Amino acid sequence: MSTDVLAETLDGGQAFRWTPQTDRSWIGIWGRNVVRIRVGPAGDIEWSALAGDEAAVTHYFGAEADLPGATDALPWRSDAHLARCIQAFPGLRILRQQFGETLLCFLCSATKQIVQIKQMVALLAERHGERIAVAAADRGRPGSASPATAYYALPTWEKLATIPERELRDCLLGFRAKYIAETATLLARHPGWLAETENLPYTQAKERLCSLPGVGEKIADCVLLFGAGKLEAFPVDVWILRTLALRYDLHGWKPAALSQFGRAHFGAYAGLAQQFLFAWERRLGRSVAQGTVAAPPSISR
DNA sequence: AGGCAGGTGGCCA
DNA sequence: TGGCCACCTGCC
Repeated sequence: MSTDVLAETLDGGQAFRWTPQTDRSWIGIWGRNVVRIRVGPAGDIEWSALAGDEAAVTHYFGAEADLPGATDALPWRSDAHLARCIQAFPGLRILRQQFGETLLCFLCSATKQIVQIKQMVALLAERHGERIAVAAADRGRPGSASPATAYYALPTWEKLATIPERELRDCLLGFRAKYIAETATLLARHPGWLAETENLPYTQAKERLCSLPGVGEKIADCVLLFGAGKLEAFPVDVWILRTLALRYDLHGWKPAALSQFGRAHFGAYAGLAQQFLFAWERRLGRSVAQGTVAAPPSISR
């Protein structure tokens, strides 16, 4: 995997708790795991756990999912644009994050950019999450002048249910604070609800998620794709709306129709296809911003 | 410096 | 159903 693709995997909108380090490595937190990862000299992935173990790491990186097999099963042979996206990001992965944490992160995501979502989530963890014990040997290098960094887990839903909405707003959540507070209250009243939902088939799980305040189709699909390994979930956001309009000539299609198109056209691993398309469009967006390429035509709604 | 941002829910024809 | 708008507020 290239450093590019690693960055896109960790920081491309699936997860919001990875921070780039000065040495081109990344440090990420999920559950009570703290892990450093980078691309080695031979292009292999190197990781070390400051907290947590190998089982947690391999699970998180989707080792059980056979992503290469799923990628090959995508209809790239008959879809030139998809083929181009896959070729541009070889080895791009769908992470297998924790269900409850993914729900929390995507409840923060409504009409916010990745940087800001990361800020909200970081504040939630620092102010309301538990501090994670980190092995002493990994805490800063010997002779380093910088103090040891503290790492915090995200607050559990149980904990979130005890936090006043006002304090959630202080974590830059804005109107999302109400959704999170209400969802927390609801989950507190129904122990086991999350675990049951996670284990349901895609359609039923999505229906249940959509019953939570602040969770619509898009967020439900993100939670199922990134937090439950349901690769058929096909989140339709403004980027995908734009991509499908531009690259598949689907101007004026509404999200619900695009969602159907996605599943019909891309098949059982539509969510993986979505991630490739998304990565392509993001890279293009950055190039436009840098003036490397011309801006694409605007789309009609 | 001010518009905009990876949505959702509610209200209206 | 389909369209429109309020909801918060920190960043680029």
